[in-house]
Amino acid sequence: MSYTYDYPHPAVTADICIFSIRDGALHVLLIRRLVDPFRDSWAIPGGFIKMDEDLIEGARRELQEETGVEGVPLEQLGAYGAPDRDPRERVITVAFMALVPSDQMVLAASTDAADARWFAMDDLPPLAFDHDRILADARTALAHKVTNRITETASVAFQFLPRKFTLAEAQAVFETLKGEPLDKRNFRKWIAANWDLIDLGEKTSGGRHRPAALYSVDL
Amino acid sequence: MSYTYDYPHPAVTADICIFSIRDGALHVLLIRRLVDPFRDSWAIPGGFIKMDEDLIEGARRELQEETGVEGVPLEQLGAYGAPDRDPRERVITVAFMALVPSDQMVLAASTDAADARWFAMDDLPPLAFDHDRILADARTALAHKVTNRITETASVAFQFLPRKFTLAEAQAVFETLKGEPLDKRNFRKWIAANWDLIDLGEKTSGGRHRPAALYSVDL
DNA sequence: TCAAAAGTGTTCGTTATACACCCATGT
DNA sequence: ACATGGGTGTATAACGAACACTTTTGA
Repeated sequence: MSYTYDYPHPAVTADICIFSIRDGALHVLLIRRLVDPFRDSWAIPGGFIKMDEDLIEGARRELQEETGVEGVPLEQLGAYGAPDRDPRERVITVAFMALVPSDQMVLAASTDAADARWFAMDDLPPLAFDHDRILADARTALAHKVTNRITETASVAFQFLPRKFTLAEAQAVFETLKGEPLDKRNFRKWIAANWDLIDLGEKTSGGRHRPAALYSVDL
Repeated sequence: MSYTYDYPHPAVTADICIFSIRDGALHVLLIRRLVDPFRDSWAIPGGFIKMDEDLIEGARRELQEETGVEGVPLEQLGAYGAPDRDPRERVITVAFMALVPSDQMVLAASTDAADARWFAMDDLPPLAFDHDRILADARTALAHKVTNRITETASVAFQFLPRKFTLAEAQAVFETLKGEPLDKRNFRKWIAANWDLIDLGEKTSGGRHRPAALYSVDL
């Protein structure tokens, strides 16, 4: 089966930057490409939009197919369409991003991708296409979303914490997402002002040092 | 000539929301469509991306071809790709916007568009496709750009003023762009804090009332 | 007793917002 | 004189950023 048009059409893909925190470091979900171009190199998941699906639906589908990840709220970053960004043919991509708790994600490689793996953002492999640009833009957007306003993305941060957590643990999560250290006192004021923290009246134990108060959050 | 692919490809267009102030009211540049679908109805200018041009280049070119407008700094708004947004075939569009001084624009209808005209934002005709959605999003983005930060867009506001202007005139421009009234004293503090206003030591004359001081701005 | 992390307030600068009266001119 | 738009200052609240010492525990 083939499809013919009176004038040339680009291919359109959706690419999705999925961020998570693993072992205290910001990670991104990448797939290893099975096909040329950039065969065997790593890329952010994505693929061609189908004719009967909206952009975000295509992004969701590709994400699921290539990585097994489902049910995450994607946000559009923008379109990338440099003429030579794909050596095969003209490909315009619409980038999306999301922040997810990685341990709730079931990664499953599929026919489209040899492998799906988390990579630390400060230890990335070379990426296919212009995915380094896209990923850098997504990283910037993530930092803004988490800190500048009380967005849904910021609430996801608590998913990286156990149900009972210390304020130091919470601070570490937000520092990781923002990508820079935060002042302890300012952070505590900020988190208390923006969420309903519940002081459980319990303390950590077994630590080598002073026990910390445990909190839970009411989103 | 025809172009054949192994799987279906969408068409990709760029659509551009060009805003200006005319007679004290926010206007947008629309074209009347010469061809189906939505023949004879009004639309924001735009058209198909060529295979060898980047998205923003295509947007610039289409804008020039359809309206004669050149040399404006476009910003990408995002991609719109609902499957049924174009009845002909699947068309994904990347939206751009800009704010320009309309009296420096030479409008020229072309082969692609029967007519290019400015419309007041509060008196819009029915628009083709999902252009009402795109335009509404662009309107919101414009208000944010002008007021929230000292952006390039905000500097364009002064292009709507004569070289020598009164602060009341400047306030009217910013109110139009933001879409809501501003407090006179707060506005004067704000504009003085954010730009180099030069008090020319001159006054308006011929008005029916108290003369106003004339300023110019050093961008 | 020491090392290590927990915990805790204040100050300052910026920004946004609200608000009311007198002034200068033309008619 | 009056109508009309020009011109001016202060107070408050919210936010972000900077900054240092005491407390508690385990080893």
